[in-house]
Amino acid sequence: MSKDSPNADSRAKNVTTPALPNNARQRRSSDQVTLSQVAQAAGVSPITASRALNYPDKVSDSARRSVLQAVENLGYVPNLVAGSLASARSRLIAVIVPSLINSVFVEVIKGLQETLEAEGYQILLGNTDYDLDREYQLVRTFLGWSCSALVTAGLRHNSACHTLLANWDHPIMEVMELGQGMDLNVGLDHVAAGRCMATHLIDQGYRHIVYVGARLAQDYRASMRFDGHKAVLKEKGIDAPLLELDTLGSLQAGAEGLAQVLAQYPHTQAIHFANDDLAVGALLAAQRQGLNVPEDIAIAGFNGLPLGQHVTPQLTTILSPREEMGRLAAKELIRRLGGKNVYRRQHDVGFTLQIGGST
Amino acid sequence: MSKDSPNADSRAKNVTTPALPNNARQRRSSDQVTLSQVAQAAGVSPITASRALNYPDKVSDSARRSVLQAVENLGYVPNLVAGSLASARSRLIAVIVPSLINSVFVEVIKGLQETLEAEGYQILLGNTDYDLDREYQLVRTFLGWSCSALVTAGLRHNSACHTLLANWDHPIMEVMELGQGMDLNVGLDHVAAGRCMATHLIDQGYRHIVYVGARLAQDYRASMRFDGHKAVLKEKGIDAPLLELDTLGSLQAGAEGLAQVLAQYPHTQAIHFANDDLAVGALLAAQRQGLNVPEDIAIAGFNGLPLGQHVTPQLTTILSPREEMGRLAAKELIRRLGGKNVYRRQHDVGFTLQIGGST
DNA sequence: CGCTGTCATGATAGCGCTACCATTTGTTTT
DNA sequence: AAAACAAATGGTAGCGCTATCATGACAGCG
Repeated sequence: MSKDSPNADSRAKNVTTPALPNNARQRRSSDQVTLSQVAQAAGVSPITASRALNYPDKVSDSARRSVLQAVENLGYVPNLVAGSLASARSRLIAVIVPSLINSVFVEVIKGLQETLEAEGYQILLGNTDYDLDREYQLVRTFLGWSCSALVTAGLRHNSACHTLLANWDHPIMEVMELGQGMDLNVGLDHVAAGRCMATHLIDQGYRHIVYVGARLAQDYRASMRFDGHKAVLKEKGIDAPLLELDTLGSLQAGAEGLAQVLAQYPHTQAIHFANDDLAVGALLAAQRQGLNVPEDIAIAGFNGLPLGQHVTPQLTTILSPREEMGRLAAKELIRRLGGKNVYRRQHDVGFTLQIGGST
Repeated sequence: MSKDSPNADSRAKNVTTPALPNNARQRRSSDQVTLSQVAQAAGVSPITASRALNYPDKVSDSARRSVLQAVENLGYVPNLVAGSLASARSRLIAVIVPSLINSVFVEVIKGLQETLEAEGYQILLGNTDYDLDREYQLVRTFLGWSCSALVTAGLRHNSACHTLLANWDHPIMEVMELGQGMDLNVGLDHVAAGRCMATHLIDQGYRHIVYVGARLAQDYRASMRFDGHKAVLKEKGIDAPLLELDTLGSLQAGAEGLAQVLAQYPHTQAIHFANDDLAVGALLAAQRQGLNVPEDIAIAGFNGLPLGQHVTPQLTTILSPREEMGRLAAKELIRRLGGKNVYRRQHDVGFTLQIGGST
């Protein structure tokens, strides 16, 4: 709007040394209410106003009241960027996930978010699309925001990312899978989950079992489950064929997976899908084709999505506590950020075999 | 780690005036590589280093090369907080949604995210849990981060929030519903969507139609659809009963909704559900009870989730372009942030009636 | 009555970066 | 050849806040 007449100075005595500080530099105005203005209105110093807002019990009642009143009157909105720069703390938590399509990650985010937001932290969200180089870029950016902590899905990172994180002195939380991480870790044992389901299928009497996954190079946790699955079958002397789909996991992909399995392995008795989306897609497709589940073909999934519990027959699956994982990760981070000791760096959230009518 | 011997100064001549600037103030060290160090290593001034990174074509090739080399060698990570404070720009986009459980919002976020991240923007995510006061708090926080723009779901805000946003001079994007917003708006007409489905149901010959929604005071867009639905039925002289569930929309809630409708309105021929989760839950529950869909009871939903397209019979629903909505919103924001004119502030993404076998 | 300790407050000096202007150098114009 | 201009670079001064230290006021203590 109106920038107060800049001639006020130019009319002043001409100075020979141009470096003198009395030339009126134009600066972005930003006409925003600042803490100093609040302090002035409240009749205290800026630093007291700052304390009144950030450490309310470090100032007297009267000072606190008049500052809060001034904040109200002036409509002051704290500049968190300036505050973060000055204090080198930001109350931002970086959250990096490989996908937002897969509802699994969204549920983890949900758990994180509800717990962190209650403590006044904000989530800075990044999506790698299963690309570790992209992850590195995101980490770099997020470190630049001096995040208070970083949450990332998985234990695998590229070497640049690893170096960057190793030298970072804030909490790092790796979620989803269990293992030796960089710092904190909350997850479950995917190999064991694969073993668990394979064991169940064998117990049910199935011998011709195909594992179907989608993009296993990316979704390496699904391939860890396959490892567990394969190990069990091998112990029993059973062959463990793998069918890898090139599309991302979805109901549609599950239907295609079923078709391919039936074409390539006609004797198949059971299909162990890498996740529930695929499994339900296959189950519904099987029914559309007039196949009986589990008599003609048994189907198992992974995750325990609500969807699988509502189809008939109910889907046999492994329930992973996703929101719980997010909540626990958030709690551990908060504990750490509060300066508390961590008793355990690794937390196994476990999983539950949920036997439905589909196997 | 090692803070260079602080006695260097204390050994110096004792000064009588303690306010002299040569007393060695301890300051947080933060031992991080700064742009000045990069500049020094590259043999240029800090400001040139800054330009080399932010406006590469404003510096000479040689300067740019040596700066980039120094960045690489020193492992420099730009401090975005400092940069944002100095420039009053942040490349952060605040995104506020009412829920993360409802996959609809997640898909919008997905669309926003993929488009914004490609342009170098980061998403700051907030969840209101359908609470407008919470929305106000989040907006306040996000303004404090000097976000480049703000995206929020819906056109309704409390008055404090409205005031805050009205005085904010950055783009504001309201998504999901169409209407007179504060600034930019991308959405669809929910009343029209409700009309559309009601018309379809009547065309199919149904006369006893119940609308079932969950928490309509919160999910007011669902109640706008009911308004459209009711208007159509009223025009035909048909009664339009409403059943409101107290739980959030889910497959489980849909099953309960079906039970309640059958109990309260035994003559019901068709149920118009507020969303697909409810509708599919009801559809699957009906089948478990041996009811035929649509002969015994017709079922319709809203959203066009993949799920509804994979059940048998296929769910009649209204397809809303959710990711598309996010992408379009992001594109419009980017256009605006790039200083381009906006031709239209309102964008109708429309909807599609998808007729399945369930009606 | 001085000494020490706590409490509330303030003065000062940055946090690391970029906007603003000024300067230098090289290139074009008349 | 002087003037006019553009391109590249640098000096300075903040952005708005908070960490650090200093100070004054007042209580408790021997």
